[in-house]
Amino acid sequence: MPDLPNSAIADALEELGDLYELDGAITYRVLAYRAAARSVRETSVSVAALAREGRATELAGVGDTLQEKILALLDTGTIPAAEKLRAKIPPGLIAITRLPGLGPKRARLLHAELGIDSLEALREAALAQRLRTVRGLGAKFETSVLAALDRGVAERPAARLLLPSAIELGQALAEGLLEDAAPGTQVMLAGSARRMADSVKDIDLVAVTRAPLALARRLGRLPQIERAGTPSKAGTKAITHSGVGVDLRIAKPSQLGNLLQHFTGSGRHNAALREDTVRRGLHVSEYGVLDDATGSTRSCAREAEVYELLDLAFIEPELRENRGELEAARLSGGAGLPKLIELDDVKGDLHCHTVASDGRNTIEEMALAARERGYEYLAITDHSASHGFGDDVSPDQLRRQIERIHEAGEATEGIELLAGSEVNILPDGSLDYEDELLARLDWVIASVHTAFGMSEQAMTERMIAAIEHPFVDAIGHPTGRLLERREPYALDIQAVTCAAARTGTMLEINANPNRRDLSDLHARAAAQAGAMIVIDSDAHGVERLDVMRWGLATARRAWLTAEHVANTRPWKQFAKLRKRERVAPSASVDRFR
DNA sequence: GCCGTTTTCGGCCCGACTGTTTTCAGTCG
Repeated sequence: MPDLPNSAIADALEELGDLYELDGAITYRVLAYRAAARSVRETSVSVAALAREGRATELAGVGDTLQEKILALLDTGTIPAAEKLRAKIPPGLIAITRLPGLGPKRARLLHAELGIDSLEALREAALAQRLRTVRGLGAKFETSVLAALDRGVAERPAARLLLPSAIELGQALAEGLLEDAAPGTQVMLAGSARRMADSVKDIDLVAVTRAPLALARRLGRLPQIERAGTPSKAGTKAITHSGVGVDLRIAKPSQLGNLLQHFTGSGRHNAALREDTVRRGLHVSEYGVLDDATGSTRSCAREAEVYELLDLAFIEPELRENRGELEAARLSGGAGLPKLIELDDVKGDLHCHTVASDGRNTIEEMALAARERGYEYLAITDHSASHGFGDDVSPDQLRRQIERIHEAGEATEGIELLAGSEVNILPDGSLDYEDELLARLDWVIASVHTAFGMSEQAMTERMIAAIEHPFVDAIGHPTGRLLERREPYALDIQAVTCAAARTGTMLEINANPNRRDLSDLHARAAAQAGAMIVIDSDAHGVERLDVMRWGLATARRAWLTAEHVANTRPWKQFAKLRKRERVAPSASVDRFR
């Protein structure tokens, strides 16, 4: 029987943390379980395998106790401590703590005083106005509980906004705030949108202005806003018509750097930053840095000053996730921090579609658009022979397409056009063109577009078979996820990454903002394992070449430098990196078997 | 429960907001 995946171990630790919290354990024990759960979830190697070797303690936040509990989970399918707590705490209480304003203490209180053990019981008690009989709770609490239950917030997670929509909304709000604002007013996007996360829960704005109250009032009057809280000089909160929370915070100019740093987060980055600096007698808040030695607080107008003051190298927002950036920034001169890749580093795009399959533009139009964006090369990679929806390209059509691409390439100055294909990886791991035809192509990117429901083992074997194919240069959108819509297919990403590194097959960061696949964590692990990364737009029209920026965002969140990414190389260097160039053609078929 | 320029014990980030209270607990980010 296969070992539990990291996600299942993390779920078990999180549940145990929730149970301990409802049982009244001290906060730090609960936090320890949650920190360990995150560590397990974000690890790219198998935690089950680590635990069996007694090495789970190598993970941040996992000590001897949790090492033992993970082993028990693997051996018996459960953790004894969790069994004991489950017998004591009704499962409905965990669901109750998902409601806003209802944490573990109030859930415990409601259970002890009113016997409430489920969302249904909570609703009945609220309707009967029994909640207000509990000391510390009142009529407003009853109303807000019923409203939350009616919105169904306990059953389904709140909708998240994908990054492009979040940035667009944030910019629109900022522009709206700046109209008629006092001279010198600035509004900046902070929060997870500034960190370029895949998706965001709400929009965080930081502003400086001579007229703070007027600015806070103005937010409530913007056309996007449905309702806003009480405005104050410190800012206000609001909800858009589409239900997105907006948080506006206004700083004094002398404290802008502190507030921007605080409000950019992540919460975990900030918590770890403060824990670290408090040992040196410094206390960081959104207002400044309090020094125990002098008893005075120093504020920072610029964000970079905050890190300087703490003897840390500047940490780019994309890295502020408490994934090792503080340790790296502590080294002298920030020697441990990468020089992150930038959009200008990208010299070519290796994945796009034309009217030959499901694209909207011709080869020539795509080529000119790529040249306008400063690229030196572009691979035309239409779908392959077995692709559905009437977008398939038969072998004969591909032969003609190769000629057309080469003709267009010769006719177009200033850009190298590669005759490529996005070839389907069939369920058995084979490709849907013959080797003879694949050999004629300049570039082959292989992707899974069918049979997503396979077991992890079968899908991994399927993927590795494609990676070992001598004519496959890269794997497209390797996990198949669609953000907020479709989970990745089951895949042993560590095995895939190792195979890619071993064979010189590139792994794609698909820049489509609905995909961003590889994810930041997977891309970081892949690069660490020595696999080469390629960032592609997967554009289906000329304007979609611009989605490259979202792929860059993922690459930066993955700590990647230009060196890690193949298509930052000029054409002559990139050409030599293709697997077909690295391997003698005559020997290639058996090269990786 | 974790962890070490406080190293096997005794700490463990910081402040705002809300609703309920007359000084604060609980929740949230």
